Amino acid sequence: MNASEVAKKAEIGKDTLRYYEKLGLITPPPRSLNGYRDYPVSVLEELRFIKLGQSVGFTLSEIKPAIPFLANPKPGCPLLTEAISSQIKRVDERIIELQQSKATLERWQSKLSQAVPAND
Amino acid sequence: MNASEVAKKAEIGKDTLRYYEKLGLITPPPRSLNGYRDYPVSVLEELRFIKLGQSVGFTLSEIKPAIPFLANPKPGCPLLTEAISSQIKRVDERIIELQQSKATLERWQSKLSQAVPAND
DNA sequence: ATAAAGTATGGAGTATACTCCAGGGTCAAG
DNA sequence: CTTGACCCTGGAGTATACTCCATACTTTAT
Repeated sequence: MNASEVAKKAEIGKDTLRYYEKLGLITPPPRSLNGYRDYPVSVLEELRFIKLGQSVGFTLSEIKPAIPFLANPKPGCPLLTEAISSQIKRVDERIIELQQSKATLERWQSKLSQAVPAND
Repeated sequence: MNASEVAKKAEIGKDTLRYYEKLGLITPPPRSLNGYRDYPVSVLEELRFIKLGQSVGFTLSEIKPAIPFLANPKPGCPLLTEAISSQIKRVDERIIELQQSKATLERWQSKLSQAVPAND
């Protein structure tokens, strides 16, 4: 796959792809004879993982160390397993946080609907 | 209240306080004779609102327009009511997104635990 | 009266995550 | 064999949200 295909499939910009490569977030794809990047399908999984991490609030630097394990998934590899369970834990915490935020918003809402009508 | 008190109570930096004021996120506090800012208690509510918005994923520019209504809450003010319900809606969407992320992570996890043991 | 601590200002600097650009090579179609 | 579309590179630029700095005035304690 070339850059535009990957970019299209992963729904990210081509520049972002290069940016991620520069940061070491995706495994550098082999090059064709002409020097063009020739991405393996697995890059899509890496990109999904990155997007997932971001959606959960991880920064790119936090996501980075988990990527190599993704490329080489051996069961019993405790590091990736651990990375994923800690990510799940984080998602759970975030969900609770958001539920609390929602409750706060709802309190705000009901406070508003009960506010004494201003007589001006 | 002076800057450090507010900063301490709201758990933000003094610079951030000034930054928010510059952005028009908080109502500019009156000044004492010496020129020092003298914050009303209501600034804490504004700051809570800002933090809440941020925790839900709003940018400061998105939070900004809702602030004035907060300072002057009249029931039936449709704009704030609307702002808050749209915020609640957004929180709900975010929660669903995160639940999906969690499901993805769990799929990943089980895929890993089922991976064929590499014989190397 | 003087020093330390607090506040003020405008503006510069930092970190994150892109996003765009100039200049140049490559490739497929007509 | 030229034109247009795509790829390459390094580096600059943008947006967001702070965070720090130098300079200077005010207040408080000794």
